[in-house]
Amino acid sequence: TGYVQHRLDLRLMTSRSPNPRGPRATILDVAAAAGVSRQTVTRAMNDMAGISAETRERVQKLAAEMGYSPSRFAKGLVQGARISVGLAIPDLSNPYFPAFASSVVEAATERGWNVVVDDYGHGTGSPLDAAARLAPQVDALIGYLAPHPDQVQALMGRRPVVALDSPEAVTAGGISFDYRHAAQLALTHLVSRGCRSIVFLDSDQGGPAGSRSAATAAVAAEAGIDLVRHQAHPSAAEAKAAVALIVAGDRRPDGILAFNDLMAAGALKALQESAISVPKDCAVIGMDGIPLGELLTPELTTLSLDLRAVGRAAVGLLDGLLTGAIQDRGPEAHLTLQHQLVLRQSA
Amino acid sequence: TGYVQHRLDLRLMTSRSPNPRGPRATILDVAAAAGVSRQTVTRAMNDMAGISAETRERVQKLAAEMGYSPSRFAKGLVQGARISVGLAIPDLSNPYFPAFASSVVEAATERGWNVVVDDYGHGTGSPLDAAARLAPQVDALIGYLAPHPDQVQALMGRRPVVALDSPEAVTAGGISFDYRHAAQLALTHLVSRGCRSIVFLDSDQGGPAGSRSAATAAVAAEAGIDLVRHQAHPSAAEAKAAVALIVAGDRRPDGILAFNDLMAAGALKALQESAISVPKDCAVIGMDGIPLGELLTPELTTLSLDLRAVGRAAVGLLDGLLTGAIQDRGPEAHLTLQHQLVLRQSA
DNA sequence: TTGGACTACGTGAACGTTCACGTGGTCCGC
DNA sequence: GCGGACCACGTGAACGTTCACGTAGTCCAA
Repeated sequence: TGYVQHRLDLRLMTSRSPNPRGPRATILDVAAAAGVSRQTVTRAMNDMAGISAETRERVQKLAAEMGYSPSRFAKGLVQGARISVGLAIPDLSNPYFPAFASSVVEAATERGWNVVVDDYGHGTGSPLDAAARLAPQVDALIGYLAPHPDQVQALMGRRPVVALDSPEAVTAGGISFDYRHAAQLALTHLVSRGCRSIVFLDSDQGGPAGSRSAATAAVAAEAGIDLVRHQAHPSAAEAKAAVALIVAGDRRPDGILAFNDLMAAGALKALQESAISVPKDCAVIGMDGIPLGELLTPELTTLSLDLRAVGRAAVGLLDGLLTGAIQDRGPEAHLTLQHQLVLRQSA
Repeated sequence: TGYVQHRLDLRLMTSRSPNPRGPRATILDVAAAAGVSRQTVTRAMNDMAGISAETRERVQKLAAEMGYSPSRFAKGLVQGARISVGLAIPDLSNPYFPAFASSVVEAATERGWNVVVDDYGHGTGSPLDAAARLAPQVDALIGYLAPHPDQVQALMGRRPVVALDSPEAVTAGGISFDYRHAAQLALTHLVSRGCRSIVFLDSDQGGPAGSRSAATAAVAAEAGIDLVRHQAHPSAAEAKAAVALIVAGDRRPDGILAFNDLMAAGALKALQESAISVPKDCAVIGMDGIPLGELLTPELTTLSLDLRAVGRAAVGLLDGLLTGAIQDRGPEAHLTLQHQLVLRQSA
C-alpha cells in the first residue's frame, strides 16, 4: 500500500480544496464530498428533475470548488455523443482556406457539431497525415484530400468523407468545380478585351490542379486561343517571382489567368514592379473570389465561388450521409459548383 | 410500421455485409466474426505483440470489411486520452486570426494534441457561446476571450485557459501585448515623418480595445501629439467608410494609425478613392503584421507581431500549465509580447 | 388506515475499450 | 521426461458517465 499512501499524501499536500492537477475529480468524489450518490450529482449538474433546490445548489457549489467537470469520454460513451467532424486543410495561410473553414465551422455549429481542424500544409505534409491524426477523433471528415482521397476514405472506414475538388466516387461524398465553365468565362472575357497572348499561371497540386489546367487548356484549344501554361507554387511570393520572369522574357503576355487569387495578387505585384499597366497592357484574372481581391490595387477581377455556399454544401452533404438520407457514393452525394465571373478593375 | 419497414428495406438493400449506418460495429462484433476474443482484436488493430501474423491480417481485413473503427470515447476513457484544446476565435474572416490559428494548430500538432476551432463571430456571438460549446469537449482552451475571460475560466473549471489580450490573472494563463511600446513606435515614426494631425482608427471590442486606445492616447498625450480617435468595426469595409467620412471633413489628417491591418487596408482604399496620396499626403500604419500588407499598394507599414511566436507561446504556456511546470495564475503564466515596426511604403 | 401520487434520493447495469493478468500449448536443453 | 521459456490467445476488472429502475418518506383523500 506504499504507493497508494504516497498518492494520498500528494493529494493532501499539494491541494487544499481546489487540488492542483492531480487526477481529475470524478463524479464519485463529488458525491462523497456532498454525502449523496452519483445520480444526485448527475441530476444537479445537468439540471434534471427529482432533486431539491437546496441539494442542487450545494452540489453545484461543491463541484465548482473541486474543479469537477464531467469526462467527455464517459459521457460520449454512454450518450452516443455529439458529432464532431474533422476538417483537413492544406494551408491556413492561403486566405481561401480560412474563408472556407469559416463557412464549414458556421454550418457545423448550427447543427451542434464541432469541428476539429488540421492544417497539413505548414510542414511538408500530406492529407494522409492529417487524416491519420483526425481519423481516431472524428465521426466524419471534410477536406481537400487530393491526391489521395481514396486512402483517406480507407482510414475513415465506413464514416463518411466529403472530398473537395477530387475525383468522384472514391469517397462517400464530394464537391467538384466546373473548371470548363470557369475557363470559358475567363478566356471569353479576356479575348473580348482583346487579349491575344494569355498565360495560365498554374500550380502543381496533383489531381485537382490537373483538372483545372486540363479544362483550361481544352477550352483554349477549342476556341483557338493562344494559351501558355506556367507553373508555380500557390503563394503570392512564388507567383510574383514567376511572373517577373515571364514578363522579362521575349514574349510578353497581355492576359494572365491565375490558379487562385493569391497568385493573382503576386502577379499584380510583379506587373506593377515591371511598370506594366493593369489592365491596359496586361489583364489579370484570379480564381476563388476571396475578399482580399477587393483590397488590391487595381481591384482583382476573379472567378468567384460563393464560399459560404461551399461550406454549407459540404456540411449539408455530410448531414445527409450521416442520417442516411443520401446514399454513400450515390448520385446525390456529389455536387458540382460553378464559378462566377466578378468584374473589377484588373480585367 | 410503414416507415420503419421502409427503412429496413433500405438497410437491406444498400448494405450487404458493410451494413449502412446501423449502430457501429464494436470490437465484440469483430471478435465474434473472427472467432477470437476482444483482446486479440485489440492486438491486431493496435499492432501489438503476442499475435500471429496470420491472425492479425485476418482480423484487420475483417474489421475493415465491417467498417469497424474503435470508439474514441471508450479509448479515451480507459487510456487517459489524447489532449484536445479548444481555440475560440472571433472572426476567421479577418486574416489575422487564421494566421494565429495556424500557428496554434502547428504547435499543438507537434505535441500530438488536436485543436477544436470555434469561430464565435460569424453570428453576433460572444466568446461565452464559444466557450460553452467547447467546454464539454476539450481539456484546455486558448482564445480571444475579452470581455469575459473570467466567465470562460469558470466554465472550464480547473482546466487551464490561456487568454490573449485580456486582463491578467483572471485566467490560468495569458498573453498580453505591450501597446504602450507599439504606440510609441508608431507615433514616433509618424511624427518624425512630419505628421501633425494623426487619427487613431480604433475598434470597439471591449477590454483589449480599451487598452489599445488607452495606451495610444496616453503615449500621444505625453508626447504632446495631436491625436484624434475614431471608431469603426474592425473590417476593411467599415474602416474604408469611416475614413472616407473623416477625410471629407474639415480637418484632414496627415497620418493614420489603424487598430489592425484590415482596417488599414480599408483606410488605404478610402484615401486612394479620395485621391489622397499615401504616404505623401497621409501616412498609414497598420497593426498585426499579416501577410496581406505586402500585397497592398502601397505596401503597408505595420506594427508587426511574430504570429508564429504568439501561437507557439500560447501552446507552450498551456503545456506548462497542463504538466504543472507553470503554476496557474503564477508569474510565469503571463507573457507580454512586443510589436515591431515593419517599414514598408505606406509610412 | 389504507393506498395512491408525488418527491427526493439510491443502485445495478451498460456503454466499448484497454490493462494486467491467467492459461494452455510447443519447443528445447539437460 | 521434466522444468522453463516462449508463444498465441482468453478473461476479469476498470475507466466515468447516464439510464432505467427501485425505494424510502410525506402528504392527502377516501
